[in-house]
Amino acid sequence: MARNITPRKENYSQWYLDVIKAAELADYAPVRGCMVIRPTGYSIWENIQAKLDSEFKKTGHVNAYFPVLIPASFFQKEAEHVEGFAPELAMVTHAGGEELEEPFAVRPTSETIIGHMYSKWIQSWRDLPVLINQWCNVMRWEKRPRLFLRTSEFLWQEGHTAHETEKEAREETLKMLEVYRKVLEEELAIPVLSGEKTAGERFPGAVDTYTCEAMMSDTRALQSATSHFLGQNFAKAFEIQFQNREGELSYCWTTSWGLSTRSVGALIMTHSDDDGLIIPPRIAPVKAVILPISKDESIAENEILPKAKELSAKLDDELGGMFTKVDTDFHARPGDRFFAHLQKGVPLRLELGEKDLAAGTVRIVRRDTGEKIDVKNEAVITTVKKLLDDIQSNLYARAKNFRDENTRDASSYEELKEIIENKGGFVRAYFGGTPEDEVRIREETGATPRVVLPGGNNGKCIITGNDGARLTVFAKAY
RNA sequence: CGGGGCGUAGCGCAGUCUGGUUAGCGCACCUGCUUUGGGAGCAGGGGGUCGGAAGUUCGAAUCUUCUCGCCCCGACCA
Repeated sequence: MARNITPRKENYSQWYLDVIKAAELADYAPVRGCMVIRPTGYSIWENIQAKLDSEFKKTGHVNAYFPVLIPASFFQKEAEHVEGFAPELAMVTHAGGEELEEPFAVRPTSETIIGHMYSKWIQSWRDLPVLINQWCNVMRWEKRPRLFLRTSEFLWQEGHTAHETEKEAREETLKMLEVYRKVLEEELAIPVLSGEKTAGERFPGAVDTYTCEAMMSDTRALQSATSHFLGQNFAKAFEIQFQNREGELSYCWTTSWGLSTRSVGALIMTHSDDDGLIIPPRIAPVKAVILPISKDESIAENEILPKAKELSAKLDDELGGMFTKVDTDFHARPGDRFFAHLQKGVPLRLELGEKDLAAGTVRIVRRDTGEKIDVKNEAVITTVKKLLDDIQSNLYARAKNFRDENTRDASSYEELKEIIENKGGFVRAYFGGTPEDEVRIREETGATPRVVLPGGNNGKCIITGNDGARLTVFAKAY
C-alpha cells in the first residue's frame, strides 16, 4: 500500500492531488490557479494530442495558429458570448510602458478572432468549407482552480469550421463529437455518454452544444469534450458572409469543438487507485518498464542489463516505437523501484533477475490487477502485446461497469432528489424544463443536467409534467 | 466573494499560548559499509534565519499592526 497517497475513501480531493504529486504529473506554479505540467504529465498530453490530431487530419482539418491577444471589443459583438465570458477574462491594459487605448483580452477561446479572420478570407461558396483547428493555451480566470480539471491557464485544441449550409455544419458538429467519443473510449479507455447539452448548459453563443460526459470514480460527472453548432450567430456578429450558388450574399454556418488538458484529469480520476496512477497502455508514455534485479550491483549491470536492453529493443521494435524503459537504478532496492513505477502508472513491469535468467523466464506484473506471471523468454513478446491489450480493455470495462452500477432511473423529481442525495452517481430522468428549472434543480439537489441521451424523446417531464420530454442524465459535476 | 485551515530545510511537522544560549524531529538527499524478488539497517554528513514589511523589547520563529500567498469547504463557472 502506498504510504504517501491518501486513500480514496478517506478524502477524494486529497487522493487526487496525492496521485498527481506521486506520479510527478504537475506542480503548482507561483501564480494562483496556474500549474506546471511536468514531463510525465506532458507526455500523456502529447499522446492524447497525437491521437486526436491524426483523427482531425483524417477528417480533413488543417492546423493553424491565431494570436493569444484579442481586442476586448470583439467580445462585445456577440451578446451571449460577452455575458458568458466577461467574468473570466484576463485583460492586458498596459504594454510598452504605456496604457493601451483599447485593452486586449487574453484568449479564453477564439471564436471572435477567428470569426474576424474568416470574414476576410471567405468570399464565395467556393471557399467553403473552412476546416481549421488550433492547438494552444487559453486563459479563464477561475475562482476555484484544481490541477488539470480547472486551471486559469490550460492547453487544448479548438476546431473552428465554416460551412455553406446548416445541414453541413450540423453534420460537422456531430462528426467531431464522434471523434472525441472514439478517442476518449478507445485510447483513454474512458467510457462516455455523448449527446446534447440542455439550454442552461449551452456554450455562450451556441445554438446547440454537445458533450462527452464521463463518470469519475467518486461518481461525479466530468465534461471531457464539447462540440458546438453555432448556427449563424458568430457569422452575423463578425459578418462572415459569402456569395452562394444563386449569387446571393448569405451568412456562413459555423461550428467549434474542443478538448483540453482536463482530459488528463479525467484519465487520472477514471482509472487510478490507492497505489497511485494507472494509465491505459495506448496513452502511457512508457508501456513497460524492465528492471534488472540482483543482490550484486555488478551482476545487475554487467550480466543482466545487456539482456534487459536486448529485450527492450526487441519490444520497442515489435510495439512500433520507443515504448519500454530499462530501469538502471541498481543501487535502490527492488521494493523502492517497484513502487516508483507503480505510482507512475506504468502498465507492465518486467522483472529480470538471476532466477529468471537461470530459468529462461521473465516475471511480468500487471499494474491494473497486480497479477504476476513468469513467462518463458520465447513467449515474452507475444505475452506483453496481449497483456497490454488486456489491460486496455480491462480498464475500459472496469470503468464502464462502475458507471453502469452507479446509474439509476428516476420517474419523479422526488426520486431524483432522493437518489442524488443518498446514492450519487448518474440519474436518468425525463426532462423538458427551462434553464430556470435547471437552476432550481441545481439549488435544491446540487445536480445539473449533464447530457441529453440520443433517442427516447417521449417521456413525461419530472418537473413540468409535460409530454415530449427528453431522457436526460443528471449528476453532480466537476 | 463567504467560512475554515496554514505559511519554520526538498516534503511533512514540533517549537509560538508563558519572548532568552549555536532553531529541533521524521522522511528525502550526500558518503561509506552491510543489504537487495513488494517501501532495509548502521555510522557519518550537507541543507533553514522561521512567507514579507513595520513596530514593541536589552533580546522576536514566539508579542502588535499591516501585507502577500497557499490548501480545503461553499457560492460562482462551458
